[in-house]
Amino acid sequence: MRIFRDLIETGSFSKAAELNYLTQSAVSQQLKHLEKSVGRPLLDRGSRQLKLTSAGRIFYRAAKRIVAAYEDITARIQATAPESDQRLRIAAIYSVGTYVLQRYLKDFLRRCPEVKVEVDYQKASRICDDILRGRADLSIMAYPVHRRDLQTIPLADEELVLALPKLHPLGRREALNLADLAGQDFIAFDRGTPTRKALDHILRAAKVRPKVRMEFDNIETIKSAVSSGMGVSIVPEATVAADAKAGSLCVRRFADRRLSRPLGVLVRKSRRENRAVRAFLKQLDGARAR
Amino acid sequence: MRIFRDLIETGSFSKAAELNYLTQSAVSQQLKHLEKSVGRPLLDRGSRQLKLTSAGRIFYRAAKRIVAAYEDITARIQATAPESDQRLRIAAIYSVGTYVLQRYLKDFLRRCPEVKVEVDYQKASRICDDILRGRADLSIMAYPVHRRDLQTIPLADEELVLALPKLHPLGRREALNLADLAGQDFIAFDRGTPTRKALDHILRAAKVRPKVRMEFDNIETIKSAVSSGMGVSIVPEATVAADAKAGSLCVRRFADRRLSRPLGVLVRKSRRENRAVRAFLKQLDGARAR
DNA sequence: ATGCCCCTATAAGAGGAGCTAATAGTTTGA
DNA sequence: TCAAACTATTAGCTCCTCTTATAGGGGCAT
Repeated sequence: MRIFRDLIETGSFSKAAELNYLTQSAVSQQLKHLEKSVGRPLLDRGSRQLKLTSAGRIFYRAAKRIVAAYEDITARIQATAPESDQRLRIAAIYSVGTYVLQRYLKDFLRRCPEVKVEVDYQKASRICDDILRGRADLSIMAYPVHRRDLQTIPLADEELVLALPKLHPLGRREALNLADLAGQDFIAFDRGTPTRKALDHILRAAKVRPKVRMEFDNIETIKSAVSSGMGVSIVPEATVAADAKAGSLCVRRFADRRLSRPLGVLVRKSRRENRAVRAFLKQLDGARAR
Repeated sequence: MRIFRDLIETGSFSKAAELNYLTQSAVSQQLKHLEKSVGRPLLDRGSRQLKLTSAGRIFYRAAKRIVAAYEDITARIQATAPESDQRLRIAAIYSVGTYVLQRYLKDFLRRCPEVKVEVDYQKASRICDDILRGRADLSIMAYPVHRRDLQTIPLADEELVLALPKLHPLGRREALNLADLAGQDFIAFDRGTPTRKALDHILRAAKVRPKVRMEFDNIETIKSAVSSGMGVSIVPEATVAADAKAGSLCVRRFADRRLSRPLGVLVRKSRRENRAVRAFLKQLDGARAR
């Protein structure tokens, strides 16, 4: 039902898929099942853009109400939890949680040492759900989606840099261009992760084709693959700063192109935040201003 | 959510399971998952009878509303279907649909030839769902459940008889008692079908243990297994009346015990029936009076 | 036209959710 | 004190729902 609602509101299978961290194929199949289960077509296939049938209109209205009610439950239950005032529950993807987030948290805990912080590492798709359903107060993530029921606060632009094995030939070059990646052995994020999709897009647009040798969903695994010479990779700068300093990796920027990924904070829109959450958000806002 | 609602309203895992045509185990697991997904316990396990926690109370209220809304959608959509006034959609289990139902339908169609009748054969569990969600107008089934959101109209008691292969020794006996089944090769309904459960209950209470050789969910398969001498079975009388006459099976009643199963009609309680449905229900009511 | 890029639909396969069956442990009632 | 009824737990299986890959259609540039 949530998928159907998003499908109608975005007017596009692919966008609805993106909002729910699914493939377009999944959305297409879901709609098919839905129509079978309801027993009548919900969408007019004839025309160019999506058009609801009369049955679809009824279903859409109901779906909207039901989804909203559904997502509200756990949130409301969480709100009645004891000692919830001192709790800050953050959902984060791994690469952000262990590096960027730690900086903010350290500051925050110095100021508010009484707050109990819980960080949950999840896939991007779960994070959205956790926040909508009140299992987490907020999330810091890369490529945050824009949903009507979630507030997205842009936080920073995280630089993406080229990570090379220590003695890689490219490391000796004066200026590195994006095109130099062509034909290189490449260690990539898993297909389906937002960062991977964005990078694929950029490389395809630039008609640069590295040879993707391995794919991992974990930044640590990527780093160790690079440092053991399996190939090069493009990773968030913060995740390799320490390794560059220690000399276990060679880190370079591209001369012709600045790569970055947007970081943002995700919060429920209909929020009744506790003090801890408000304080943390305020600090983030301050950090952003600087 | 429906399971949880039923669980609370019946106050029993097993009863909630029965209402949804599941095993008690499934209900137990569902609750566990639900509590995990909500993040807090919903039920007080300490005490004897079920008691909601404070989180459980909130969840129950919401679940009730959401389930009701959910089940209402398809029903409302169906109501707007064109030419729905001339349609009578019946969901039936196989053994009732092909025998008992045919009789009623023949009469009905003679009187209302303009009505388009659609009969869908389903498992009992799907039937309930079909009616709740308006994919079927009514159902005739054995052992109809009693749900608050469904109306159950008792229709008849269908005699259950012993079906024997043509030359089976038991067929020559004067009077047959239930106890004579002890040790006999038995062809049974599938575990999980209501009729099977009822028969198991009766046999266990009488401490009679036939040897269950085969289990089928289809009455036709059971009949052909019996007629080819694989064993004996207990089946609805109507399903073997023709075979008894043709001599392909031997049909006997028990001298010491009348076995039967209740047939009933299931209709949505909040019904806005069309003319066809009303007419059919009226005829059934008449048949019952006779 | 031709190619390209966007879209949606479909097929095939992998993985996980949710079921049953079996069984253990607990409580109730004769 | 035993039998019956209840809930919890485990293992195994099935079906559902995802992803990947691919086909086919429409709009827009070259």
